[in-house]
Amino acid sequence: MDEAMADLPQVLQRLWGIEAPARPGPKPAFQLSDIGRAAIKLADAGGLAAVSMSKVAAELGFTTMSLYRYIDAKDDLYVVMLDQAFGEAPGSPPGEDWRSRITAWAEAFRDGLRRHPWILQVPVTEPPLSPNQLTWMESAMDAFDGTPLAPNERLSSMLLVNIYVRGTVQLAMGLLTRTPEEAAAADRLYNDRLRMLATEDRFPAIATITQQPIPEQLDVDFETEGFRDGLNTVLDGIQARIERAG
Amino acid sequence: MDEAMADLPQVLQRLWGIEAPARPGPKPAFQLSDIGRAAIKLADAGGLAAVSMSKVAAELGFTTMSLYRYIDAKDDLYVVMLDQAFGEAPGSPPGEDWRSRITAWAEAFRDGLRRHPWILQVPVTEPPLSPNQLTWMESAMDAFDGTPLAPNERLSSMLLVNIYVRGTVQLAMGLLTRTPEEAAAADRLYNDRLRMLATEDRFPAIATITQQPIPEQLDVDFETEGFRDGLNTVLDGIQARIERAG
DNA sequence: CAAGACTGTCTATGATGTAAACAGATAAGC
DNA sequence: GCTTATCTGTTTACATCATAGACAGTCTTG
Repeated sequence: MDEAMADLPQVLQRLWGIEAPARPGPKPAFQLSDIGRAAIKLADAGGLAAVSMSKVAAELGFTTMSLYRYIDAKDDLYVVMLDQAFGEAPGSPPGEDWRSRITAWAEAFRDGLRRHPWILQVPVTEPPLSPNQLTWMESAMDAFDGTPLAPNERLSSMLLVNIYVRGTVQLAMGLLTRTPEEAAAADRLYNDRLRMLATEDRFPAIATITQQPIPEQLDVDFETEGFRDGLNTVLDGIQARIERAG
Repeated sequence: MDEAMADLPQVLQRLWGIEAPARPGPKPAFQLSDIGRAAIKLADAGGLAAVSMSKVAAELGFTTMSLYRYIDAKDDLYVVMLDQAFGEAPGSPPGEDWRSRITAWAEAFRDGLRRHPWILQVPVTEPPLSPNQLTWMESAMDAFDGTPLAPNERLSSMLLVNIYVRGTVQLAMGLLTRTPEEAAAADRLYNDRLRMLATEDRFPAIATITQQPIPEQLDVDFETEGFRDGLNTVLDGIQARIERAG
């Protein structure tokens, strides 16, 4: 296991607090968390595209290349950002049933995504291994305590919810941070264009939708009902799975 | 509606075959579809990162800047690629019930994503408006014909399935095109690392999983059972929604 | 036949991610 | 305490990228 430990990407080692024993040389001028904070600040303000090595370094008051003493490549920067942005997962209340527990988890996850919309722009290249991400994973698994689901069934159920939240938020935000007015305008424009292009002869089903007078048909209104509605649909499916297992 | 037509991004106008009446000047040396084909070839081979304006142009035997006579910006290239990669949606067999129809749709969608894994790397900035993408949308809506679902309920049900397929494939592929052996090795490595980091004291639920002897617990094995299993879970939820509506 | 519009090309610019070589700082070993 | 190895942040450099602007050739319309 020492070998596997050594093979761990440098960032993960640092995130897990694995320190090499004291060595000669100057002391580091800052820390991984400083890099994360600066990068998150940029991303919150201008999306993931606003995050570049040079801008993060400038934010810290150092040279671009100084970052490479802490991080091997830009992908590692994303790892740090993700871990820090999520923070530690909220523990699930032990008294409740699995449904309200996993609902609470999903909503906390959703809120995290809404606070940091750029998370959905981060290219996913590897499965989660950073400390805080694992706490989220653990917390979701805990939610299924007391159900007859086997461990891997719990895992795949969690993935289902995870996927649902990500997908929903992604669709509902139009992916880009926008003011409510901009979002509404974009919605109207999209509806107009759909109505123009999806003609009734070739796209009857789509045409039916665009002809509905309801303003936000196309938005999964995740703030309030829409999110819970869809989530409940997913949970209904999981419930069926639970009943089959019990 | 003419105004909305004129405001349409140039690419969409071309994709929909809206031609300006014949004008002076030399005839174009190639077509949008040529650009799409070249770009898709590059992306299939080396992922979305392998697609650059210059490489696409080189593939066609022209200069980088020539592409900008057909495309306003790189995002438009993605639009062309997506539309062309998906192709026209397969029509759903009219005899079947909604469940098998939407299942067929989901599997066709999944197969498309597997053929062109880079699709999941394309940043989603706008809702679908290109011709072929609308046929996929239409085809999914058709699958709910005969159910008591209202149009917007059909739409949100489709989004649920859409989200599920995207999410599943993304997780199962590790997002990067790999050979089966590489994927298995990556899986084992991940499991080892998880076991090392997610210690039983801090992460009991995760630890339980890693201790299971099953080789591919963490893979949603979407080739065969896993995909249909998860999909059925989602469809069970939609079924509950249908029964509530009927 | 003339004029104007459109073609692909050339050149140029500012970002970007990262490799390599460097001078100063510091702790371990004599 | 001094040397030496090693770490620090910096500087310089380079390849690649998306895209703007000016240009000369080509073709259709008047």
